Amino acid sequence: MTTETPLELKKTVNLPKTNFAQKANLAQAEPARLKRWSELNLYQLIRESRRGRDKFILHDGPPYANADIHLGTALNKIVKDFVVKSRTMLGYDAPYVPGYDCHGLPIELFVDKKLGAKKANMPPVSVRRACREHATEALKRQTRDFQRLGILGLWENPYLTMSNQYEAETARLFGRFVERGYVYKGARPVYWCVYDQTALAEAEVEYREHTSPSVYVKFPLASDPSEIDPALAGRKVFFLIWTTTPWTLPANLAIAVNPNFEYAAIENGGEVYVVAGELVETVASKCGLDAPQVVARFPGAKLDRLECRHAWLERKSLVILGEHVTLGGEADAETELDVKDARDKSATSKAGTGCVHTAPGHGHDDFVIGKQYGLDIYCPVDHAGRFTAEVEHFAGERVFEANAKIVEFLKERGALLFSENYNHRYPHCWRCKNPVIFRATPQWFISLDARAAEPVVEQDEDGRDLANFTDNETDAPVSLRAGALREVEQSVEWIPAWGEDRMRNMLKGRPDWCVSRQRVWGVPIPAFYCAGCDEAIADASVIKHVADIFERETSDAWYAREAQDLLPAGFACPKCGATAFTKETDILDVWFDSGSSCVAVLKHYDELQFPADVYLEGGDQYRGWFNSSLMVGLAAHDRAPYRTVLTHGWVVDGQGKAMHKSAGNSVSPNDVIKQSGAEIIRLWCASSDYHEDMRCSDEILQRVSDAYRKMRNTARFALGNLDGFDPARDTVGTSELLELDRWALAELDDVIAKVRKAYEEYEFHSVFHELYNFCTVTLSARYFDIIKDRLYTAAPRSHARRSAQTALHRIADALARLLAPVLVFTADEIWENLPRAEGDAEKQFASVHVAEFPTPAGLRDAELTARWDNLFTTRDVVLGKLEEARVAKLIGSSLEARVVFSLPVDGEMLPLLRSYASDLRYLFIVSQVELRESTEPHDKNSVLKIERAEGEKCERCWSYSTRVGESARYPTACERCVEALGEIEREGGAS
RNA sequence: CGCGGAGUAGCUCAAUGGCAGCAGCACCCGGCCGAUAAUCGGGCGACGGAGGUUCGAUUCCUCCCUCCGCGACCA
Repeated sequence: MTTETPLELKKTVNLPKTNFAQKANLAQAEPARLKRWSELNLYQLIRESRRGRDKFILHDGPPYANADIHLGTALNKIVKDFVVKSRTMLGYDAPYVPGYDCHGLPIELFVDKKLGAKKANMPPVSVRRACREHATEALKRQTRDFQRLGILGLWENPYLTMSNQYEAETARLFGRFVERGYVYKGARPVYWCVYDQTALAEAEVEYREHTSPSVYVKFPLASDPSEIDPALAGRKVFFLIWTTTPWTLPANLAIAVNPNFEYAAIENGGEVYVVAGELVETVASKCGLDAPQVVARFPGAKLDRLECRHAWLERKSLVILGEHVTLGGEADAETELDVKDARDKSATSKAGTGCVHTAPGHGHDDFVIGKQYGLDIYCPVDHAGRFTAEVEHFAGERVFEANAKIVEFLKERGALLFSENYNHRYPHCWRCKNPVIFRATPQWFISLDARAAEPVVEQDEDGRDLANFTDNETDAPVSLRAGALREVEQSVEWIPAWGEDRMRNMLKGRPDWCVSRQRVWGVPIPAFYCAGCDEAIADASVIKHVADIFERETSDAWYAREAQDLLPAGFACPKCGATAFTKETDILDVWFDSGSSCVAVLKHYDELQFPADVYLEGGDQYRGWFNSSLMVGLAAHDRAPYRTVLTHGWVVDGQGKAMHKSAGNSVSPNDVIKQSGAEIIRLWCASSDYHEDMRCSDEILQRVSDAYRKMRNTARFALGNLDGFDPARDTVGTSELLELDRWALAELDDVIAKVRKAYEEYEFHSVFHELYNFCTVTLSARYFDIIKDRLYTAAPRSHARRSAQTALHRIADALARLLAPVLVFTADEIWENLPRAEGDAEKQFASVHVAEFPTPAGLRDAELTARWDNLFTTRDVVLGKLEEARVAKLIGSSLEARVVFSLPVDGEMLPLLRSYASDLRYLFIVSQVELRESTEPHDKNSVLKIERAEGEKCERCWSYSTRVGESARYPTACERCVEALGEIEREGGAS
């Protein structure tokens, strides 16, 4: 039907139209969408849609429920969300149960501060209640923030390490370690305040200036000196040690030397002293040796297990090897006490001898090496800082006051070579400000080298026969260390791969796990002491009984109930038969808590399973959660609790420096959310390679926002041009598509394949760059720019336009899905604005997050791609020439141009261009293209010329044509538009 | 100091034993004014430093420098 009057040309142009706003307004739009999701119960909707699919379990490492979230926490959770969402869209059933780490020192300290002096008079139950409240409040705030970031999960039922069920399981797992014979009671040095008479955490220690006596002490060699060097045969040889804590000398059990250093024996006044070769001069001048003569040199390694006599006691002091021994001197390992000082490495004068006084009961390094050499963890100092009765000459003395007396004593005995006052930074109690000591106290340990009792014979979920979890040679059960190494090397995949080295190194060197803490906010160690014989009782069946009580009442029961109310009825001491007991007062290391999650969570939530597919945390967790979880997994099920361990880097500032609130270089996620939206943080997480440190700064966030805008507008263009497109009615069959549209869909196939692969391999930055590049280069700058003319000016229902729309629809649909794990809000918004056919199966998906990733449509065509690559290269050349013409003021818009090629007849280009002759003007976005045969020798400058287009500018499509004016009805339109207008008139108007 | 990691343009990423990318963004210049607080084009620009292996290294090796994490009853 032809309309009466000619159409108004402007109104016949199909301009984009969509509800998908150009301005995202994320700060407002995101909360609104979150509300919709929550009304939809989106997380459950996804769960239901995946019922029966293969499971994929990412087990959440619990963040500490103390402070508000920072950018690092946000990164951690967002990357996890990438994993869960992408796995879901790959078709898996991927539940996400978030958790919180609720026990531990920071909360207790926070509560301490809040309670102040009141705390001293409060029963532990009350303190614990305050801690519980604090944790609850903090985790609520964190939950709110995590949800705001668009992270979907079981937020209404997260796991809490302080829940009754969890605490009970933690206790049971401790029982499991006991049952398998890994648990023992031993001693270990901790910071100890002799005034407050309490153990201190490192966090409760502050370093202040302090003056200590610095002493050089002789330890006579008891072994045959000729074992070291023949030159020493028959001489009086001494090892010379240095310390700033003379009071630890009575506890000396060894002298450590570095196996890699060279040592020297120097003679002075008839005596021979062994010191590090490099320190000969220093020591000689310090101690005022007149004529020191080096009589022998030998490697430290040669001194291993020689025996000295204690400087004054009738006791051996073993010479041992330790890499911790330094030449720096200041701290040396005489005790761990002033190790901070050593790290400062400022201009402190050198002190020390390279022979390190070692008292395993009074120093951390000393303890570690002492364990290695099987030394006693000897600590003849009581809780008030007094020497015990067994210490000759000084029994009952307070150690700090004893210092001077010991120096005097050493001098009298001739064991002292030199002494002076020494200023250094020394740890002090933060509460009473007095200097603290390192003191061995009774602790509970989990042995890494004890062989497990009761090897478990069962099959795990992977069908691995766990009876094999033994030493292959001897068929004996292996130790935790050996088992851990085996899992690390053989059954866990580490991403990045160096994680394996790191874990292995860590496991090889680590000492037994001290799991006891002298605190109240945690899971109590369910052990008892016999009132009759003082026997420590850690018994698996008793622990089970206690755990059941925890299950009902939380572990507060430990403090609320008396020992007999916690023990099974009629329990008697297995050793002496007594029936009265006291309770252990220590609690478990919080790492034991969180490590327990692989059982307490994976086995207790129906939707989860042990082992998890993936653990994903920051690199700090190799020593932390990865490690403690591995121990628990081994104790409970003889295998690692994870199949794959992913690590992310640390968040650093724009210069690559660590972020600190105090340095003022930190970026607060909540600020970014307020300003730009959570989506920008998410996109930032995807824009960088999270395996390494992630830089974040205002500039970087600005770049990310720019990228967001670009992708958003790309999607918006597609959606805008799909106005009136009904996929069911209007989709053009693949074989009917215009070649350019087919090319675009082939490119899309390529992107889909690459992005899917990147998601599968957890390479989220590749996802981002792939999609971003696709949006900017392939779509925005090329495809969209070219088809714009067709979309706008072809008749709305024309095949040419439908062909483009078919491609656009697929592209927008794929973009929404592929972006969904990253841009959770925007992808959903695209999804919402995508035209859907009635009865379209996808329509049931209330959100893109229920959908799956697209799969390539099989349109990749190497020949077609090669041809178009060629055409696009030509296009780039033309574009360059057009710019030249523009600079020369020949043209403004490219439509004012006519492109003239002069190409050799025998070349490849001419036939190619000829076969696309009618498409070239659209490809180059010019009005006319002329192809001439050139007989001249190849001349670069004459191949391509830009001229002014011929004819008049068409009012409708803005192209130039000599045929404008031919139509009486539309005198300002070109022939192409006249045809389109006729079509429009026949169809009766727009779309 | 030990263990582990990283260092490609202002920013975020690539690739490669042979002149580092169709890089994108930023920046500069210009076009368009029918993706318009959008979009298109052009320009600009880099292998931390020093050795070594090699015909040739950004890529392999060694050392150095810088930065990050762990080495804490903090996470």
